[in-house]
Amino acid sequence: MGILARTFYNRDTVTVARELLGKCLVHVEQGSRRVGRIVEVEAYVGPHDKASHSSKGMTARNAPMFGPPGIAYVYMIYGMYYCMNVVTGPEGFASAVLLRAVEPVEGITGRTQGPGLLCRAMGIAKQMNRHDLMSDELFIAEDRADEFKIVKRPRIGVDYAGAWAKRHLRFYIAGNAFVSRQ
DNA sequence: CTCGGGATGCGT
DNA sequence: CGCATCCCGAGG
Repeated sequence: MGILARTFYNRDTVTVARELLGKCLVHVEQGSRRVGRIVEVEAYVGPHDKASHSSKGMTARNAPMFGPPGIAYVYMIYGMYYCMNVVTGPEGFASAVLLRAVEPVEGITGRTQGPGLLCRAMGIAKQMNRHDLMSDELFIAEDRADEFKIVKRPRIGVDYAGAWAKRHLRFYIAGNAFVSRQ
């Protein structure tokens, strides 16, 4: 499998988000491998994005977003779920792509639609925060290069973000059964 | 230190 | 719509 290089992530966040669709998220742990094909993402495009955790500057929680491209930003939400992002753009420019849903490919039990369920099913929790996606424990790789249409919609759960809540920064594979809230 | 709320998901 | 459940970030 071809692991995506850091140069892949060191680009415009929307471009990275769209190109992550159809790629495979891989988590290897104690010899077992879990693979999911990414079917739904959201772009959090920078500190000017009012829906982004980085919009109020660097804090203990969002510090990974300010780090180099190609690392994971994993945080706990509502006391019971984790959400995984991949950090994009140049180091210091706090932007990321939230992984919202994958289609099970290998070693996955449980549901994978929605960022919280995705992390649960893939075994991704706090231990993966700041983890480098150039590693062989957690990475994203090329899959088959099939054709699909990309749907653009407003992001989920960011109504507090004013005009930014209306921007079409959620992307998913049209018609895919594992997309959340379709 | 307290306190309010959240890039969720599930049941009613 | 309510709620589980907890960490974070703001404010005193």
